[in-house]
Amino acid sequence: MDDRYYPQTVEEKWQRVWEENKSFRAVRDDARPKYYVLEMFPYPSGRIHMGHVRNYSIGDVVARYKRMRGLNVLHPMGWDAFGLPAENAAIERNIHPEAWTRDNIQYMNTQLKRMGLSYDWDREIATCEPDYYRWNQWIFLKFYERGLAYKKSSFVNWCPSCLTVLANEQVIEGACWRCDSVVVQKELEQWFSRITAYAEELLNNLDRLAGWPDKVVTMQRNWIGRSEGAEFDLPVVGRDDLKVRIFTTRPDTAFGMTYAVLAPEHPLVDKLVADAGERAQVEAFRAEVSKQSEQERTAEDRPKRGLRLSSSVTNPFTGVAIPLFIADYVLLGYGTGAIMAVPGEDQRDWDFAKRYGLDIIETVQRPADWTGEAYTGEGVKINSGFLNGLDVEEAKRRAIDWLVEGGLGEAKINYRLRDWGVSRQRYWGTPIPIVYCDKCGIVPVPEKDLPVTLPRDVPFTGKGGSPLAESKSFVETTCPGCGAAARRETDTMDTFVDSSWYFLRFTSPSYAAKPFDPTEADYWMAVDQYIGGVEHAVLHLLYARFFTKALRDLGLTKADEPFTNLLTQGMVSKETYRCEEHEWLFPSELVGSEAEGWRCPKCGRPAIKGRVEKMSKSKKNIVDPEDLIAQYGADTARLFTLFAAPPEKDLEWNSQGVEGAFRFLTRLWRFVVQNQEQLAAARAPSDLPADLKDLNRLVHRTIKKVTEDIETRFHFNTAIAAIMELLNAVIAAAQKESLDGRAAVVKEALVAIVTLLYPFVPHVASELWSALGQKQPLDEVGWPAYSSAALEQEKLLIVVQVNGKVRGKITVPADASGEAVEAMALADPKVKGFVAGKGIHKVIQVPRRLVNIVLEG
RNA sequence: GCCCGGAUGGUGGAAUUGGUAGACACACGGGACUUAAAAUCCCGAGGCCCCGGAAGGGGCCGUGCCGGUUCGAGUCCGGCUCCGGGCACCA
Repeated sequence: MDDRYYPQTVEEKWQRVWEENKSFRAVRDDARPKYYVLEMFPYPSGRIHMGHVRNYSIGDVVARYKRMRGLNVLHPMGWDAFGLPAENAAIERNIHPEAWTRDNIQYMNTQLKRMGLSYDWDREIATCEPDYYRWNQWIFLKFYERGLAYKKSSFVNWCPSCLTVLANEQVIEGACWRCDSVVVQKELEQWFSRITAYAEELLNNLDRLAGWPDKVVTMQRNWIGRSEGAEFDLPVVGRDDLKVRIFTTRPDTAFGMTYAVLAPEHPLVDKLVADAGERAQVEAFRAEVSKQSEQERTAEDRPKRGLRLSSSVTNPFTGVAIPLFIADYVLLGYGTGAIMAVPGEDQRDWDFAKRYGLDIIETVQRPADWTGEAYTGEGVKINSGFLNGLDVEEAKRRAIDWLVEGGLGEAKINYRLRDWGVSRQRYWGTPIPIVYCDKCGIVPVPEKDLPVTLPRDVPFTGKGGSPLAESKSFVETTCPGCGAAARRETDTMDTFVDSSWYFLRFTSPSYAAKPFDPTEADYWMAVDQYIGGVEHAVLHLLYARFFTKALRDLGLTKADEPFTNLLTQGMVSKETYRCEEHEWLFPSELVGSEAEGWRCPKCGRPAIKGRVEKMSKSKKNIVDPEDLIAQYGADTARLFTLFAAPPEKDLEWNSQGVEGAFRFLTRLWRFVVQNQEQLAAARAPSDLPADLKDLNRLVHRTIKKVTEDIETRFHFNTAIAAIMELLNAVIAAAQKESLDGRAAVVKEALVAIVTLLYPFVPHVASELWSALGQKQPLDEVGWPAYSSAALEQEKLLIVVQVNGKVRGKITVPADASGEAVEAMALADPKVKGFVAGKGIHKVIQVPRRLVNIVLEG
C-alpha cells in the first residue's frame, strides 16, 4: 500500500465495488425491520451545489449508520424535474426544456455518484417522465371525483406588456423581470386542490409529530391558523335582497361596530354601485389595489386605503345604519372577504377609523392604568346591550347564541390556510387531464387514456399565454363523453404536486397498475428520517402531509403521516463581492489582494465585501463541489461539510477549513500504513499499564459519544471531533515508545476509529479496514459497542468555587463521599486563601463535578 | 409588516439537564527537519492588567445590548438591536 493517500484511486475503487455488488439495493423483507431515509430530491438545475453536498452527506451518514445497526435500509434518489428554469432556458437559449432537463440529470447523476452516496440507484425516478406524471394525472382525477380538485376564479401576477403570467420570483419590486412594466393582478379561472378539507387533521396531527423540530410544527400551526368565531349577515340598507356576510373572531365586540368593509374584489360590490360615477371610482380604486401585493396590502405599518360606498349596512345588534367601505386591508380570500370593523378593539380598524374620521366605541372596560389605541385584552363588556357586564369569553358565546336564535348567523371556525392553487400557465409541468366540451362542459380524461403527454411542437417565446395553447395537436381533441370536437385544458400542475407523493413512488418505482404498490408502501412507509432545507418548512412539507392523508382516504396507503422524523438543515452561505458599476463579482475574478483591497477586474473600482448570503448563481458566491472533490476527494468534501457545523445550523462557507479535514484523513492513512506490519501481528497483553488503560477508556468513551451524537441529535461535528481526539491520543501513545507491547490496544483503537468513520468517509474507511487485516467487508460489519466497565474512572477532577468563582481544582477518588470531597476542597491551599477569615454560609455540591463554597456576608 | 429561527476568540464551532466558557479544527506566531521551499512534526495563544531576572504565578473582565432570577446564567425570565428563512406561481 502506498503510504501517501490518493483519494481518487481509493474512491474509484470502492464506488466500483459498490456498484458491481449493488451493495445498497433495498429489497422488502418482512422478517427484518426497515428504515426509510430520504433526502429531498433535487431540482436538476445543471450542477450540484454545496447545499446538495451537505444534504446528501447527512443522509448518507444516517443510511450507512442504520445499515450497520442491522436495519433494512431504503435510501433512494430521484429528480424533481419539472419547473420554471427549464422553460427559461428554452426562452433564452432555444433549448427544449426536455433536452435541457435530461442533460442536467445526466450530469448531476454522475456528480452524485462521484460522492459515493449509498443510494439504491435502481429506484431512480424523474418527475418529468410520463411514467411518473401519469400518476399525477391519475391522482388529480381521483381528487376531482371526490371534490378535492375544483375550479374557481383567482388572481395571478400579470405583465400587461409580455401578456404573460409571472411567478412571484419574476416580479421584482412590483415590476416584470424582463420588461420592467408594472405587474397587475389579473383574474383567471384556475384549478384548486381542497387542502382546507384536511385543515383540522393537518393541525391536530401536528401534536403527534414528536420527531419534527418544534419550530417547523409551530410554523405549520400558524400557517393553518385556526380561529374560532362567528359568521353573520349585515343587511344592506334599502336593499332587502342584499346582505354582507362577515366573519369575525370577536362577536362580543359587535356593539362597537361602526363601519363594515368589503374586499375591493368582492362580487357584491358590483351590485352595490349606484351609478356610473361610483362605478368609475370603484374601478379606479380596484386598479390601484391590483398593483399591490398581498403583503403590501396587509402590512401593519402602511396606511390603509379605502373607498366609501354609497350603500350602508345595518348593525343587527343595534339596528343602527353604518357606513360601508371597500379597503385594501381586507382580502377576498380570507373568511368571507368582508369584515365588521370595531376600531375600539382592533388596531387595523382603529388606524382606518382615524384616517377616515369614523366613530370609535369601546366595548371592553380598559384597565385603569392602560394607555394605547385599540384594546385587545380581557375585561368586562360595556356599551354592549345585553352583553354588558360579561367577560369577553362569555360574551362571545352569548353573542353567537343570539345570532343563532335570530337566524342571523352561526358559530364558525375559519382557517388562514387557503386552498392550494395548482394551475400553472406553463409548458414544463404535468398537463391537467381535463377536456372542455361545448355540450358536456368539464370532462375528465378517462383513466385508460392516461397519460396526457406533453407535445413537442410548442414555441417558447416568453410572451403570450400558456405555451400549450399554441399547440394545435395538443389542444384539439374529442370529447370523451360525446365524441364531439373539444379542447384540452392547457394549464399544467404546480411542481409541488410532483413532490407531494414521490416518497411513496420510491417504494415501487416501476409499478404500472397504480401510483405505487400498496404492499411495498405498507412495508416501507412512513419515511423514518426525512432531511432537507428549512426553507421547505411549510409549503412542501404541508402539501406532502395533505397528499398522504388524501391518498390514505383513497385506500392507497395506510400511512397517516409521511415523515416520522424530520431534520431541517441550515443553508450554506458565503460572503459576496460586488462592484458599484458591474454588480456581483466572483471571488476568483477579483484583482489585487486581501491586504490592499480587492478590485473589480472590469473597471478597477474597489470590490465591496457584501453580506453573507445563501449561495446562489446570481450572487456569484457559489463554491462548486466538483472542484472540491477533484482536488481533495469525496471523503474530504463530505467530512468537511459534516464537521463544519451541526446540520440544523446555517453554514458559512470557508474553504480554508477543508485542508484540516484532508489532513486528518492523511494522518490516519499514514499512521495505519506505516505501522501495518506491527498492527497485523498484534497480541493482547494480559495486564495494561496505566497510560494504555487511559487509551482503552478513551476508545470506549469515543464509541459512546459518537453513537449518542449520531443517534440522538445528528451532531456529526462533535462526533468527528471526538474521533479526531482519539486519533491524536493514539498517535501520541504510539510515539512515546515503540509499538511493541502496545500494538493490540493501538490496533483496537484504530479498528474503532475506522469503523466509526465509515458512515462519514466510507471510501477511505473501507480501504483502511482491509489494511488493518480485517476480512469481513466493512459494509457488513456491525456498529461497535462500548463496554461500561471500560468507562469506569478511578479518579475524578472536581472544580472548587468560592462564591461562584472557580478558585481551584482537586482530584478525588471516584468513590469519595460528599464529606470527604468537601474536606479536600477546603484543604486546597488556593481555596484556603479565599476562605481565610470568613465564615462559611453554605457549601453546594454537584456530585462528581463541583463544590461551591458560599461565604457569609 | 406578519410567522419562525439565530448571534460565543482572528474564523467555523464546543459546552447534551443552570455547574471549569472556548473541546475539535482553521488561520496565525515561534521552533524542528530541509541548501531552500512544500509536506510533516513539536510548542504557543480570549482580552486587559499585576508580580517575577526568568521559568512561572496571580487578579479583573468576557458568550450581540440593557435589566432580572439564582450560591452559580452562554444556558432561564422581561425588554431591545442586528442577521437569516418563510409569506401560498423559485424549488
